[in-house]
Amino acid sequence: MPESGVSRKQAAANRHERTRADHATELAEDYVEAVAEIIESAGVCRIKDLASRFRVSHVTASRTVARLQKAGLATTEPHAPVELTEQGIRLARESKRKHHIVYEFLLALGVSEATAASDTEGIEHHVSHETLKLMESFVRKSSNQD
Amino acid sequence: MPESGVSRKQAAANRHERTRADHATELAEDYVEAVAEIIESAGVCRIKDLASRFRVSHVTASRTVARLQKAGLATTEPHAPVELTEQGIRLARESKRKHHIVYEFLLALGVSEATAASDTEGIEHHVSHETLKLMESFVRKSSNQD
DNA sequence: CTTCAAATGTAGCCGATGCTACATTCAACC
DNA sequence: GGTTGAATGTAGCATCGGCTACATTTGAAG
Repeated sequence: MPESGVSRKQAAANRHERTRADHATELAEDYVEAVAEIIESAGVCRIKDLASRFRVSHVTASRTVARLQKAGLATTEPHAPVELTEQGIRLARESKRKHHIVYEFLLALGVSEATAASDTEGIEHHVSHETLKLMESFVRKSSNQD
Repeated sequence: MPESGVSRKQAAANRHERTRADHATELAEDYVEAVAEIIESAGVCRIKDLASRFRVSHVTASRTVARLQKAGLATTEPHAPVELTEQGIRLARESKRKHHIVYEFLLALGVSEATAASDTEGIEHHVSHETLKLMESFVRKSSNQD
């Protein structure tokens, strides 16, 4: 059965392609989420805030923000604070929601808070809509049982 | 409470550091797992097999194998098949086990096979030992309930 | 043994994400 | 209004993971 063999291979390759595509966007998601949170808590978001948040040099933070701007997610001018575009705000909101669901799901599974926080960072960008919905209902069910 | 603020920040930064570290090793894990599977099913593993598996050019596959070799996970000589070192075999075994647990866990959660396969590729490298164990027992519990 | 196609290697390009070292700008204080 | 330190910007380097184009090796078929 050569045809089914080929399509299985194809499917496997596509999965890897999606993983690669996810990588391209996950830093952006982390950054817009961080920008939104920092603005909310501190009023403005500066390069140094992002640099310390992600434990990178200010150069790296600055260049990442430039990429966000290029992608239409953020706006900034030299020496001015970082702001989000409408699109950036929307992405930040989605990211935050996803992040929260994954975190609550891990807690409901029985994972400790520290591990849940750590695992969530890695996992959140790779969870499909389908899986996210199931995680949500799992959390709902577990909290009803309490 | 400046101190607790600092330590929360620190913890957040550490999570991001782990995510970055995971990225550095996940391709390696995918590759050794693929090499092991290809050797098992085809006898030998060639660059072209890896290239088609991951949907990348043979150049990319070749260079990744070179990195595996540098990391002590694989051995290869020009124009010869790729083989795994002891360490590579161990990593492949671990990766496969992890992959399998995450996949079965998603199925037990109710995720469709196609989505589970896709999500597993992204998630597996970010799951801690603690979470993995909980996933395992969740699968066990669900299968008992059938 | 030659020839030819497939597999692999090599050269050189790109972008993302890290860094250090040095230059510049800004804001706040005297 | 000048000085000064913190925040940013700029230059230049490294590695990873993609690529195309071209060169070489190998193995099998004639």
